[in-house]
Parts: sequence; structure tokens; C-alpha cells
Amino acid sequence: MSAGRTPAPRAKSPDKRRVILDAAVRVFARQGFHACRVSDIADEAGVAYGLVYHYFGSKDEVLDTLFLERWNVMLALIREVDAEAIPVRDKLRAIASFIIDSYRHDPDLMKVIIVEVTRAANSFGQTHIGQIREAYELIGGIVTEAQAEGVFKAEIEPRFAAMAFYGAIEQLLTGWIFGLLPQGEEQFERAKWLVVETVCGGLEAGAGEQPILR
Amino acid sequence: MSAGRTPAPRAKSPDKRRVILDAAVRVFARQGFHACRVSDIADEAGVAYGLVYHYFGSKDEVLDTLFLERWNVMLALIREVDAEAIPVRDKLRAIASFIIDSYRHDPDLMKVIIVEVTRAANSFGQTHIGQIREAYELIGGIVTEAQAEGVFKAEIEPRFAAMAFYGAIEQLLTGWIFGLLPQGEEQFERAKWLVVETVCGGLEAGAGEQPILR
DNA sequence: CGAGATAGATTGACTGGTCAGTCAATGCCA
DNA sequence: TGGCATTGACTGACCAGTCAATCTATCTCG
Repeated sequence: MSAGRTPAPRAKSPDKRRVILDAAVRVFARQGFHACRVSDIADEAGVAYGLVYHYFGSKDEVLDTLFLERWNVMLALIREVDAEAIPVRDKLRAIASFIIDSYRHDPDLMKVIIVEVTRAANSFGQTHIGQIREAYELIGGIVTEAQAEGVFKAEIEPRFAAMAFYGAIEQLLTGWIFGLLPQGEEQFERAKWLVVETVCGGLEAGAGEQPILR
Repeated sequence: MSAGRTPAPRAKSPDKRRVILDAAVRVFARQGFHACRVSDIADEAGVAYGLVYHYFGSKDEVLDTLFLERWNVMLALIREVDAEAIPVRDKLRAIASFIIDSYRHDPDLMKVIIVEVTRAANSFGQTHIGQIREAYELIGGIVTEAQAEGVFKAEIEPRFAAMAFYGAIEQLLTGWIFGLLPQGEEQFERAKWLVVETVCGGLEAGAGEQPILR
């Protein structure tokens, strides 16, 4: 629960707390939270075992910190996007882009967040259920709005649509994480396009191509 | 137990093995695989600790068995559906229905399969990657086929579409598992419809309503 | 029919190893 | 010199898996 100590600009070596967090990402991604030992994190970070406990109250707290750090950035992004006066498609594209870019930028961190938190119904998922729900609700809100404007079909429950949208994205990341889908700059861009296109326009070939632009 | 004498009392005992597996589903769903003890399974099943090891080589093997039992049924269903000469939408609907009905029939088992295997990139997911991939590939095949027939847009990579489709379904189950979405007969039926409608037809309101019957 | 034999089913105490978390000692900078 | 940073050996708890003993249902054969 520590509000996080203010990182005093100790002239010394780089912020050890940060070093530990970054090392933890690598270790958690490589071995999984349960399968790794706190000593693995310390070794990876090049610090003594005890230092991990100087900065964090427990092994759990390390993961909690990693998750919240990133998830809050995403929530802020979604809120920001939501507030803009742009077409729904663009909003959803922005969200999909953010998540996919997050993976592109730091696949290990996203792997950890998804595998150990977002989908861990019995451990951290339960702990952070509030934050997770928040994201779904924000997306659901975007869908609701689009329905009110007549851009999206009214008969689809927004919460369900939000889950389907988010689930599709997470599953793409999962495909990359599991090595089931090819990765690469081009693939990531295609994926952004695909997920928005599929969810918004559907897989079916229109009788005529979409007259609706954007 | 029920009847004392059974028609063909094979040297095998009543189904203690089954009793253990069913108990394990409940325990894994309630506490999670890592957080539960083998003794919890034995207690839940009402048998001695050692009996679990009489029927299974390890704690892992219990989960492996549960996963494979169910996953193979699903793979068989998908193959069967794939072989039928029906519209793609019906094929996808059949698959979505099967998965959702599986959850409706035994939510604990589906929770365990999804949370502990299908999404566990560092443990069981890796072990069963072959089986998991098989499902995605079969679905991808259905998409490819539909594209060849001109029913689905050709520009969407089938494997990506398959992941998005499957991911959407799994996320709905996740929503139920986490208690984020309302459950109930009606909800399950709506979900089946929604996921197929969304993925096939998209969220956008068509210029004209779907000529394709649902 | 029944004593003894056989084999699988069942029991639960016990062991060996693992690890998260503690803490007293030491290092380092202002 | 005071105080935070850092170290790493140590401990207490926990638990998967083992195993020798016991139980139970058949089967064998006199």
C-alpha cells in the first residue's frame, strides 16, 4: 500500500527501485510469477536479495506495482480518447493502437500484465478487478455513445461489445506471446487495422463496400 | 454410494478416479491451481491423500486430464461442424454455442480450462500448445474457406480473424467468471448471437439491414 | 463351503526440498 | 555522525510426492 516513496535524486547509481522493477518484468515474463523466486529477481537486477524487500513489501507488491503503473496509463489514454470529438472508429483504433504499441514497445511487460493479472481470476485479477472493470466500462461507454448516435447497431449490449472488442485484442497479443502468430512491425499495423475493421465492419463482404467512410 | 452391487463389477472400483477429477474441478476453480493443495482435492473428494497419487502421477496430471478431456471434445465438435455443408455463420454460431454451452453446463470446468491452461503462457498453456493451436487453426480454416467462397472479405488474415473470434468468446466467459457480466440463460443465448453477429456483421449499422437472415 | 491366497484399492504419517520474508551487520553519502 | 541503502545468511512454514501398512473383493482349491 506504500504510496511509493518519492524517488529522492540520490546521486548514486540509477534508481535501484526501477532496476528491480525492470528486472522483475523480465523474470516474470520468462518464468511466470509463480515459478520464479524472489532471488531470481534480485539476481536479474544485480542486487542483493534483501534489497527487494527494502523497496517492496512483498513479491506480490512488485507485480501489483508493474500492473498499476501501466494500466493507469492505459486508463488515462482511454479517457483522453473518449473525450475527443472524433468518430467511434477512430476512438477504437486509438485504443487498439495503444495496446498493440504497448506490446510492441515492451512485450515482456504486456505478457506479464495479461498472463499474470488481467486473466488471473483467482489471484491478481481479483485484486485489481476494479481497475480492470474500469477499462471495460470506458470502452462500453464509447459503444453506448456510438449507438446513441446511430453509428452502431442498437441491439447489441454495449458491455458485451466492449468485452468482445477488448478480448479480440488481448487474444492477438496472446497469439504473439504464445508464438502462434507472426510478429513484426507490419503485423502489428495490420493487427490494429484488422481488429477495428472486424469489430466495426464485420467479416462479411458487404453487398457493396461500406458507403460509410471512416 | 448408490447400489451396492453393480452388473459388471470389474476389478475397478466405483469411479473414485472420476470423483477425484470432479472434486479437482471445484477446487481448482475455487482456489486456483497454484493456490490449492493436493490435500484440498482429496478432502473435497472425500478420499485419502494418497489415493490421488494412485490414480494420477502428479498434481499436474490431474489438470492435464481435465483439460484434454474437454478440449478434445471441442476439437471433435469443430471438425464435425467444419465438415458440414452449411453457411459459415452457422458454423461459427455452432462453435460459439458449444463453448458457451460448455460454460453454462459446467462453469467451474471452463473457468479452470481458460484460466489455468488456455491462458497460462508459462505453464500448462505451453504444455498443451499443440492442442490449443489446433483449435485456432481449424477456425482459421473455416474463415479461409468463407473467403474463398466470397462470403468473407478477402483482405483479413484468417489466422487473425480466428484469434479475434475465439478471443471475443473467451473474453465473454472471462466476464462471467470475473463477475463483470450478468449471467443467466437469456444472457448466454444473447451472447451467442452477439459474438457471431459482431464478428460476422460488425458493430456498424448497415446502410440497410442485413439481407442475410440471422 | 470355507481357509488361504492374490491383487488392486485405500489410507495417512512422514520426508526432503523449496522459498518468502526477516534481520543484524555493514556500506555509503551528506 | 546520523540515517538511509545494501547485503546475504538464516528461519519457519508449507507442500508435493513417497511408502509401508491395511482393507476388501475375488479367486483357488481341498
